[in-house]
Amino acid sequence: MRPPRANGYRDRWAGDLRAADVGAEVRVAGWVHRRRDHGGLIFIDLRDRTGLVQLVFGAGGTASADEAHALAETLRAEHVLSARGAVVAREPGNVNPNLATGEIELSVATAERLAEADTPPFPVDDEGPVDELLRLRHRVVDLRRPQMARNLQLRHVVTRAMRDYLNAHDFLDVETPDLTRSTPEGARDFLVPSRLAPGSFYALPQSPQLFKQLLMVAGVERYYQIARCFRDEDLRADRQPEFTQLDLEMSFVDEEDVVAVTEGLLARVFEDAGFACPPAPWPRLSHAEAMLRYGSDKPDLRFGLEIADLGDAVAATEFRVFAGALAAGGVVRGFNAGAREVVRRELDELTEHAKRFGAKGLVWAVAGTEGSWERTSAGPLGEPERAAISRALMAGPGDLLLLVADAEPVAATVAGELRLEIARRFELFEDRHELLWVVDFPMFEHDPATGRYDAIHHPFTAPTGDWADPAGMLSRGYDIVLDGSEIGGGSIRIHDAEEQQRVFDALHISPAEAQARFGFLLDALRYGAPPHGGIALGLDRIVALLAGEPSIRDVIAFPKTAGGADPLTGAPAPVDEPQLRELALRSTAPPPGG
RNA sequence: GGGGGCGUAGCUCAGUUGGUUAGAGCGCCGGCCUGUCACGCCGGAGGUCGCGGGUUCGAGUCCCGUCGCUCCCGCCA
Repeated sequence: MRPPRANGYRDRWAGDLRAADVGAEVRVAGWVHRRRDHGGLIFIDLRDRTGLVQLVFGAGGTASADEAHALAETLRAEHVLSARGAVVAREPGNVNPNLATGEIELSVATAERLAEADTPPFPVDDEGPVDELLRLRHRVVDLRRPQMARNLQLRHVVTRAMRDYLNAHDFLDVETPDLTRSTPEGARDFLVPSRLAPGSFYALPQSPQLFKQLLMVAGVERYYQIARCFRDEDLRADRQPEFTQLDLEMSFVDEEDVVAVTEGLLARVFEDAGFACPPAPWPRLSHAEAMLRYGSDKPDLRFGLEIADLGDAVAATEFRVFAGALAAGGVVRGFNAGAREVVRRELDELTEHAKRFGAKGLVWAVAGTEGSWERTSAGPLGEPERAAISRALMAGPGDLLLLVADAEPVAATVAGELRLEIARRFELFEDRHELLWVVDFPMFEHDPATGRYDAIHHPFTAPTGDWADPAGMLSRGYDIVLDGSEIGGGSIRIHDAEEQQRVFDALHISPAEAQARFGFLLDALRYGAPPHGGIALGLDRIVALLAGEPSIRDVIAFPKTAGGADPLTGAPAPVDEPQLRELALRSTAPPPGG
């Protein structure tokens, strides 16, 4: 329990008062949560950060109590109040079992109103939905709601656990600049015009990637930072233009060291936050296996429905949907969705869902006995293939089978998205958290359009494999996935200037360009760079998942809307002409409304 | 950039085939009430149906446009 926090207006937290405090004279301070006026007797639920306590204002006692009662008659929701009185035990019949402080109440002797308040624009409770724009516009009221207060406190517990763990493991907290040069993470940069160098711009960091590598060369050995990162891309429920990462980097380490620290760190986070954490080591899935079995590089393991490749089962088919895909170098994938009662409309909806992710269609079947099919959208498919598919998917009578034929990446993704959709529709998620690593990412992605290779991770990730076959090389990167969300990723970095140049070459980054953009890193690598690697964990996502919130906006005190705006401050907003002139800028945006 | 959903009282919502004065619950205001805890009872106020245009005798309802919020795709680890 928290120690008392005495100050000018209170000496105890409201939510901490208990039967053991009966007889004590205490002062509490907070907001009027609810008022129940019985005439000569007025109850006020007083709320502070810790919870509620019932204040009782009775008339007909002492003069000061009468004065307090008169004040209570004028109190309204969200007025700010300091009250002094005796903690008294409630009569057994008056105990409120729904309140942590329900066995006691405060018999108010004196009270002082510290502030009045307008009627709140929405109720300060967790009942019912409230329009999010309204909540953001009145965020101070919104953050008083128990759920939001809990979320902020949970976020604090998480960051505290992270710091505690890393501090105890010899990490140094080092700050890196926010006004910097573009970091090569692939996203669009936020730019800040320079007044002192007209026409030049700082970029806000997409991550502290380059700086933490410099810190390794600088001999910091173990670094961490709870770092704000900026990416100018469209928003999502789990994406904000500015977000927070726990960023860490270690020297003289390989993958196992980073994995071990991360597992210890997250286990500590789960423990401190009061959640059951699956025991480490957590499963490791190769990227290829994740894409095959789950159709995703961030698989959700809280349910089954594993995907299987059905190429062998249908290799000899003349059914043109499958034969065509195979002939074109594609694949046939599918999974057993289990015995589901589905009507035609639902199958149509699933087909639409598949098309959203690039499928041309969806083949479905309801299995019968002994490899036969009761119903299917694949009429022409022969009995031997049906039986082979049923066998491969271990289909029993009544099982719904969903099959996709397409180019490999499309088929994998579509099958993965269908797998998730089935889990959502039939609520198959088990009530536990699942953590896993995805490893062995391809180092390069071949773009058929340009004939070029692109980096899957940033270009400082160390590769493994044979340079004679770049497409077959793997990266020494690793992603960590919690309940189907990517909550972090990292890698062992290149610490050799020559190898770094080979990667730049493969990516068609010329030595001149490399020198211009990352010359300071290349230079650093020549001054004795230790082997190093690290990871960055998405704090907002971790807290949102633990809090059970569907959007990271609910675990950020002052987030942006999906349009990138802050309804509280009105940002972003136009600036004065003189301000632009000072920065040597001129807007080419059409005037508002034009 | 594209697709879907939403926008009616302070809040959450209902509003039939286009038809009289747009409703409910909560909240708010006033009154009564000494054991409530989502207190209760009585009374009352409160509306640019997001905005603009169109169709119509008549639009919350139909059409077009626009703005905002939201989810998703693209994009982004």
